[in-house]
Amino acid sequence: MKRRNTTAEQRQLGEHLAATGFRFTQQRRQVYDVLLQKLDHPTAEDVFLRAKRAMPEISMATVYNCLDALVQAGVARQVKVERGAARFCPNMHEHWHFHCNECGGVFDMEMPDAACDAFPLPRGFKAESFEIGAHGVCPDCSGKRKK
Amino acid sequence: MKRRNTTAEQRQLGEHLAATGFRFTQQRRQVYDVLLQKLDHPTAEDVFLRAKRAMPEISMATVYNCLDALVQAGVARQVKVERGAARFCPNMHEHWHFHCNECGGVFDMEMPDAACDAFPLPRGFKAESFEIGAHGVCPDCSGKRKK
DNA sequence: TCCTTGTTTAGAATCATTCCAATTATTGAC
DNA sequence: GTCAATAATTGGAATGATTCTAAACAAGGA
Repeated sequence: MKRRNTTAEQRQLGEHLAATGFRFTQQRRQVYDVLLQKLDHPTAEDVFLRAKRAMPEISMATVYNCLDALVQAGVARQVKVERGAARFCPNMHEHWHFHCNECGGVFDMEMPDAACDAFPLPRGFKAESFEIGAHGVCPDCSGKRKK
Repeated sequence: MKRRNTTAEQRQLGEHLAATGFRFTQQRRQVYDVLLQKLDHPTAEDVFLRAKRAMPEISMATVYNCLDALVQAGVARQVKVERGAARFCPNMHEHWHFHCNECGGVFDMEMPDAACDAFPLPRGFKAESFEIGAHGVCPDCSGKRKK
């Protein structure tokens, strides 16, 4: 179940880290694995607990450092839709996040092609990134709520 | 310079607070005044420091309580574009926020009519609110950067 | 292999926010 | 206007998330 051999994803991870001047360490590999294994937008603490299972000596500080490196290397995104802890997401496709108010789940949503064009900027503003989030109720919770 | 008489905005504030079951206190009036006086998206601490000038005994806990009440009463919005402290904004027009990476400034941007329609939701999802933010460089900083 | 430098570690420190219990202010009923 | 009920304010303590620190360790190049 837990693969320690080099997968295609990990080879890519190594390249991305190297390209941004980061070293390819066991801990970063492990943290990235955790993100890939369950795409449920875990918090740093979630990642810590999951990474600990395969690497008991890993520390919280390292998890923060690794997540930061992954984000800077461009293989993960930090998501902040709600108050509280940041969440992390290895999906580097252009997408946005739907946050369910009932179950707290975060869902990846496809980004329409014309999305950014829908937000014209006044002269002089230069956007480097857009962040789009919605709050609402997901299908599961919507069903339950109707009794 | 500091008006303690009842303005049109404050009458509205009273109505909104009453309608949501909140009391119309001196502190809430003061905090709302602070938001209206400088539309620069201050943090709770900024608001605290500014409110202190006219009301030296006000406490941080009260500022948080007041801001929360204003948000719940629908006369202010909480904005979280960046890591760090939340910012507050009395502009209740539909709008989104541009965040300048250079100067840290936050700018209100007009929301295009068709904005939310641009993000279709899969069957079963029900959105209650959208939050849109962009990071980039504002005109002032863009000019400076070009030397 | 050795050296340089980046990384990991545990714990302390910090920042933003929330909670607490006692005091005070507001509001509605009389 | 007075009184009681209840909500709000206050300062400080507590919490939660994240960042910092300094020493030990590991990765990668010479």
